[in-house]
Amino acid sequence: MRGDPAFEDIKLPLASGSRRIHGSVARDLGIAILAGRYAPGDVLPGEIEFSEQLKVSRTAYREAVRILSAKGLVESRPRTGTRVTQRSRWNLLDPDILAWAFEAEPSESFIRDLFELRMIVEPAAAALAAERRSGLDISRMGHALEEMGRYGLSTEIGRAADQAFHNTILEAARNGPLMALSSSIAAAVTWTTIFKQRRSALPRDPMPDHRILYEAIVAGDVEAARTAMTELVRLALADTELSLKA
Amino acid sequence: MRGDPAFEDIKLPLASGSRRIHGSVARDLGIAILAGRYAPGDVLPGEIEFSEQLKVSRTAYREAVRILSAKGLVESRPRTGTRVTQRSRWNLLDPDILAWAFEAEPSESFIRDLFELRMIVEPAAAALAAERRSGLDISRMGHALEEMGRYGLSTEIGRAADQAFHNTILEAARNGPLMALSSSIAAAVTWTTIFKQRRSALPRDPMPDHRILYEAIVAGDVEAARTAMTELVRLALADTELSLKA
DNA sequence: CTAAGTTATTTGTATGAGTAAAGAGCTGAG
DNA sequence: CTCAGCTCTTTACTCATACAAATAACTTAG
Repeated sequence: MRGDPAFEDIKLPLASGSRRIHGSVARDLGIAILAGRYAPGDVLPGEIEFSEQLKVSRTAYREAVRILSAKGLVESRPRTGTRVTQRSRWNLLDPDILAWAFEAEPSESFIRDLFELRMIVEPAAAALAAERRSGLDISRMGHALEEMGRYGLSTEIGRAADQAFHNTILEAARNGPLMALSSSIAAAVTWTTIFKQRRSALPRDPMPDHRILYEAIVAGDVEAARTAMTELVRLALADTELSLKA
Repeated sequence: MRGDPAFEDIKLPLASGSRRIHGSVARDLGIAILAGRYAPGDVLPGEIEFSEQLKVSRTAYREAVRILSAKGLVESRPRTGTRVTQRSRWNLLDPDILAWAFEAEPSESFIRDLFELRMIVEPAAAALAAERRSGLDISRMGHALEEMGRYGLSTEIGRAADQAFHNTILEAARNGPLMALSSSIAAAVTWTTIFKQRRSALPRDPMPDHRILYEAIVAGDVEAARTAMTELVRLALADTELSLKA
């Protein structure tokens, strides 16, 4: 894939994120857990031993474990040590966890589950947005759409515009928790998009569907917005499935 | 605080969980942030000064900050210090954050947003459950329903059965991320239930609606399950609004 | 006035010593 | 033999201290 002009400029969204040690260790361990290298119930090596293995201080290692623990991946107690918790207790919608999951080659069923959730949430969000959008929302969406059309999804700018478009819809829905949820998923979707692009050229022009959605929200047509977004997610799923089989 | 009679019999769902210092500090600061005592953009005092104020070591304080940072509440950088992030970056669906939010007297609009989200997600989850439930799911739900009827929602056992009932529905939907989402919300709902009970006796018998939902899922009737759950959430919202005004 | 370099402040990392919790195993009474 | 209660030992937890790295603000050369 080297030199393929379509990917050269991809900046991994929140990839290695913090260059701080505790952040990197948390990320590495998080990926390892999500990849199944440490299974639920497994006990990690003791603090001293493990931090020496990782060539970091106990301080940094412990802070990393606190991060993982805050996301529900592990649980530490004196005497028992630090063990990986049951999958049902993981905060699967945490943005970091989603990012780590996609770094760890997510299972097909996990991707399917995410799309199922998108299919539930995003059309409803679009419907709310159609009801509540302000003039500012509309102008932002319009601008994003224009940039998206001009640069296409194969460029960094185009993808940023796409995200801005969807983000504005969420903001227009005026619901904090809903926004937190969808933007977590959106981050994951970005990853699937990158996946798609890795395997095959983008198989479809996404602009017409985006425009239909935009018009519906501008018109304040709740049901049209809902169906338009449904269609958008459906197509995204179809594309993703295609590229997963490729 | 041991022995405060107001709290003695309430088992805080996953409340102060760890009595470890870093956990308590994270919880206290988290509540303070969600209550608005530290606003987005505010810079916390320096590590040394603040940890002295709180009478804990810098180590413990830093681990607390890592927890908050993992949940998106704060962000630390050398030289600039640790500052509260914009609300849009908070992981509002994190179970701890929801619990803290309800400890901090949540705004009415926040509760409304949560119910709006429930209204979107839970009927869909019930529909999926009707499609995918196994015999084991059905027998679990039946058992929970029976206990719920026997003990009522005013007892600890009854509330546990209620949670088990809803939890089984989620499991039956066979979707990890959806389950993570809904069980986060469920925790919050528990808090609102406690709120309700504090202010007024439960104003309605919840059993008939639960039974309708149960029957729909047993029958595998997707649409009936969806509408039954919609009704259940709608009633819960009505009850909550009533008690908020009381 | 601009740009490059310097400084000072704050978080980040490291290390070692000591504390507290919690399961394992032992002990003794029944 | 069984089991309650105690001791023991392992492990994470807390603390104090020192030093490193990063970066915003300042300073100075051009």
